Amino acid sequence: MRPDDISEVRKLHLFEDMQDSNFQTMLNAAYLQTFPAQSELIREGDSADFLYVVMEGSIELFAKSNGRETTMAIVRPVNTFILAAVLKDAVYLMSARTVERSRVLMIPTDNVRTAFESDPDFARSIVTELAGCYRAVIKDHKNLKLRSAVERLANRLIKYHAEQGANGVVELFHDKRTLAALLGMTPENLSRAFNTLKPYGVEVKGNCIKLTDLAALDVLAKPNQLIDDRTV
Amino acid sequence: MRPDDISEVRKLHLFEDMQDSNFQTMLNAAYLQTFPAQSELIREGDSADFLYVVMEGSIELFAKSNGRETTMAIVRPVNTFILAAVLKDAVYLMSARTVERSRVLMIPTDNVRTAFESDPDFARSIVTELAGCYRAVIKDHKNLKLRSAVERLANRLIKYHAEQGANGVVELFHDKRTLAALLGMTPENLSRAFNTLKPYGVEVKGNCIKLTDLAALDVLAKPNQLIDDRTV
DNA sequence: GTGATAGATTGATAAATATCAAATTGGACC
DNA sequence: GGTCCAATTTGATATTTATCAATCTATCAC
Repeated sequence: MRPDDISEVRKLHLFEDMQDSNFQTMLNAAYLQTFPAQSELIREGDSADFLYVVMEGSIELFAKSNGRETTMAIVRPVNTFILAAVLKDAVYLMSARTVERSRVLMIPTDNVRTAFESDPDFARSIVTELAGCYRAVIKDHKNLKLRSAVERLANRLIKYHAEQGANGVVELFHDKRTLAALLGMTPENLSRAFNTLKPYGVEVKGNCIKLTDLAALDVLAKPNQLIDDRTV
Repeated sequence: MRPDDISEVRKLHLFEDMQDSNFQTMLNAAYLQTFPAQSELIREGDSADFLYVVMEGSIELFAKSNGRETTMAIVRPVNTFILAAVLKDAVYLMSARTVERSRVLMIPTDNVRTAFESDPDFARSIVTELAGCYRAVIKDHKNLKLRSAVERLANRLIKYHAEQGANGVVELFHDKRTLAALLGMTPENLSRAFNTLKPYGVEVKGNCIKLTDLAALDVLAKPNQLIDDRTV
């Protein structure tokens, strides 16, 4: 495991206040694995064996029921996923697969729990992290319940735009079928939604989307900090 | 505050392992208030001043955006709500109003945070509680994304039935408009969904719903533990 | 360069859901 | 019992979204 990787993991809010020795112990027990695209890492319903940290690439969290499937989140570096199942010693509620070739750090559940029990600063960071995860899902849920498909796409583009430097261009980091599933619509309707946004200055070229009239897009999207602001 | 109330609060997983002195200190700082029906307790976007515990009655957590409103949860006794905002010292993402006349214990945010910082057992319980809240919202989100309105109603009836003793009758503890909003549909469509469930043994008489063919209802609903089981 | 293939787009249609309006029902109050 | 009013149901219609199918496009392997 490269020093770069270690310092990247250490910088995560979850781990930054952890005692050095505990952090080291935990890292010693961890595995760094590379997975090719479309590899399934975890399956919903299975027991949680590891806490996962995406170091490179991206991971799709998805769920299935009764023949249907939906995307719940895309996790990008450097971030953890399925912390709650680890801490509750419960089953996964979502499956996870690599979107692209990815490097993933896998920390055994027992080590996470041991550190949690013995390191108050880590415990505090866990609480903050969990509260943040909870609030993020609440916001996703509000987004889905309070907005139409087109509105959800518009707000997602504005969000990606801001995250990518706000220079008029958005690069999608996963395919459109996954974006559709994430936004709660079919791929066909995603395509149609993009067309609906054309008069609002949205030009689509493959995975590259140019936003040429941000003011108009904003009026249609009506961003709401209590839904769209990842820092709230 | 009645001894009954105190022991009810103490029995909550969140508080049961807390040091006695910390629990007492926190209760000494708390207010027990009675609110009439349709009182707004908190407003989304405001700073979190209290952690709330429903002692009697019920509370609707709801959200608004761009002229639309939706119900996110109904909280019944004895349960807390908006723990994450308290712990993150953040704004509320949802508003809350009483469904009926309710008694609510309000614990100042500072006291909760102080106890969290000084009582490791409390901190541990907080982590478990937050993880549980997170997982509950994930399940709600899956429910909304993976099921049609009729399916959501069917599963909700089965869930209420099990919770209410599984004796063939379900009593709704809030009006149907709220149930509709909770399940992500209009009141009109809720009414229609009930009619759709009639051939599956669902007889509606006001707030009282008789389930006369559980096997048929189950086949239509296709419950999934990873969505519907509150203990998972 | 060619062929194959998966993803995306487009078109047509069906189904699910919302909106609007009117009618009915049940509960509270006098 | 009568009246009022809010909640619910029912009906009609519109809108949104999904499904199915065909076509197009971009990428990859040879």
